[in-house]
Amino acid sequence: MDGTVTIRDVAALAGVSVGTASRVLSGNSATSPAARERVRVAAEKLGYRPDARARALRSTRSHAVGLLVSDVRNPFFADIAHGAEQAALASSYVTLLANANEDTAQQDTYLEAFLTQRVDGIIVAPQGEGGGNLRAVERARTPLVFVDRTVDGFDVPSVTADNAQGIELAVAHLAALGHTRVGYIGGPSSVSTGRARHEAYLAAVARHGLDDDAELVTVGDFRSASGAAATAKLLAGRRPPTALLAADSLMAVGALGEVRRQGRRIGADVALVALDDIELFRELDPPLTVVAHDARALGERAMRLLLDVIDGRPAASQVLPMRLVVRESSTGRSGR
Amino acid sequence: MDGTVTIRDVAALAGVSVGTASRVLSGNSATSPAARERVRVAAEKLGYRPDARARALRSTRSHAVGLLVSDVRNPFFADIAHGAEQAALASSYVTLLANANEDTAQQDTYLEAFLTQRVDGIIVAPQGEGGGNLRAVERARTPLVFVDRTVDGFDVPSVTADNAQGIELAVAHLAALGHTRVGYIGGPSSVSTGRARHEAYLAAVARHGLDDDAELVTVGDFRSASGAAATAKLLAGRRPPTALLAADSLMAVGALGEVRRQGRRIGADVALVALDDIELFRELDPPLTVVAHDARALGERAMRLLLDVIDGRPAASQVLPMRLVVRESSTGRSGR
DNA sequence: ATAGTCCCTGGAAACGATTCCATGGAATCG
DNA sequence: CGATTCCATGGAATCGTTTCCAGGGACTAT
Repeated sequence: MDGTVTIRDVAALAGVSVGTASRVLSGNSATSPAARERVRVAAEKLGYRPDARARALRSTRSHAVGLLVSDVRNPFFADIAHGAEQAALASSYVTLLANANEDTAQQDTYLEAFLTQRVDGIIVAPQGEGGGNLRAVERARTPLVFVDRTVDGFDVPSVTADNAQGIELAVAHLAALGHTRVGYIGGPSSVSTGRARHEAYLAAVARHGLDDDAELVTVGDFRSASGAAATAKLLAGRRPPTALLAADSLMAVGALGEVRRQGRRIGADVALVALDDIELFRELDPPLTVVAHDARALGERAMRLLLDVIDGRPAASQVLPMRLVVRESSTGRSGR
Repeated sequence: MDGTVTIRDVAALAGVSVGTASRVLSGNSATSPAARERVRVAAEKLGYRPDARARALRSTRSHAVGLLVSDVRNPFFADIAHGAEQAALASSYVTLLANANEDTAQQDTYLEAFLTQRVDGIIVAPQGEGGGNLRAVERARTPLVFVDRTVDGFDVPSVTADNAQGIELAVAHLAALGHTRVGYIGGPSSVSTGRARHEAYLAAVARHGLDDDAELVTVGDFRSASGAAATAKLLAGRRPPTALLAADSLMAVGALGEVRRQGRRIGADVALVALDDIELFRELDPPLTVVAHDARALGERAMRLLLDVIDGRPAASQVLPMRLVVRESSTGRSGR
């Protein structure tokens, strides 16, 4: 009743030794039905809850994994977290979720925390060049999996989206609609998806014979304010784009606002396509055309991959396809 | 270099006893400058990282707190988590974030995990009637704080928003604009904010002499689909409302979509006010009028309150004011 | 010179579980 | 009936750290 009931108390009440109590409670070793029953009753009666730290200390398995996302407030990562969490739960692992807040220092802080907590494995959507504690994780031989993003120079299994294919879908779609000047709102080059999408944009523009004007390329930081700034810059050019492609949902949100503030209309005056789908995009006026990830699947797969690594099973990186969801922000039928 | 370097290894390399090494590394006890230096160098060289579990086991302080939110995918809770996390970090506590997913069973699962992990304290945005593991937390005397929501029958400090005031602001605003039929899209009665807002709505309607037609009240579950369904029901009534008040942002999103699907226009044809502000609402066309929380402050305060409880300082519940942010979804100037 | 302080240190106990090892008794077999 | 096997059990070691306790050496004060 006191909150600090140990296995010793349970054993005493049940009239058995600590060893026997432990065997009953962990459930794997041979015990007599009588002892089993008495221990169970005693544990129930005392409200016994094993101390996970003591257990982990002895048995070198904590049944806890760390998940470090770049920004919890980004619905995309929230969905990844959700998917991962559910998958972990299904294998009775606990997920410790942490938020790097798109900040390398905070990423290091939480990786450090995961290491000292001796989690059984770590999933991270990394940023930066892979210095700092990412190396420490590697040295500590803690099972590691990347999700959504990768870092060069790490031999770590990952689950990512097919960024090249996604961008190609978006550009092809816009090209088919007759656009030749597609403004690109890119992510930071310190993040792998930022780089991959930028390259893919250049390749797709070349492939479809669109204008490859350097003025059409801007760089943001995966947050909405930077999307607004980039959009303002693009629209202020001498020959402004007729379509915008945002490399991430939050920057798309910023673009949305900026276009509206300039008195132009999405869909009718300027087309907009975003990478990442979030629920809200469907409900906008006009609804947003997107190239969608299945964020939840990304999280699920990453977690299953991590559990494979932890249990010593073979683990291969996966690349998930993206798919184009055409709505009215690109076709101009604004429904009004 | 092996990942499993213990304090014993550090002590050996430094040529001191384990006790001395521990004293140096925890930094509080008296040690000689020479020993201090040698131990530090040795620890650095070996990449020593103390085992948090062993440390916590001995010193009955884990420096970890649990934060259980109802739904990470809801930006409101993501912001709470962010605020709480930053506050914890400032006091060098690690936050273990978990997601109840608006599900009582999962809430119990994670409370159980927190208890077995022996966290120093728990913040929860609770749901349900307070059975299950909420009682277990109480029995274990683990410091507990409620955020955003409360549960009757628990003597637990909390940080909540002033729901009554918020709803009153919204209703007064709509009444001043001449609306007499305000449709209410409420939350579940199993959640304290759902109940509080419903009551406040009824009181405000009475106070301002608006129609108190029972047909104007619907109940959702704080997710967007339920907001859409509620809106459909409201708009199909014999005398449909001219304004909608959604008790939460996700349900407002659903309402938004449903209104658009019915070919009506937010702002011009039907006013919409939402509780909770999310970044995106500002960028919509038209921008949404909201009654805003400061979610981040809610999280920060809750965490500081929890740390107070943990350290035995007096802790009093706090109620934070909400504020009305008028945008175009209620005034009808849709900017087009 | 001797007693009393004060610092620093090493060694060992403790935290709460799991797991190894030895043992006693029952059951089986020749 | 004696020897062997087997099962359940108790007791002790162990995980990696902190913390208590006692003691040794240096220093001051008388």
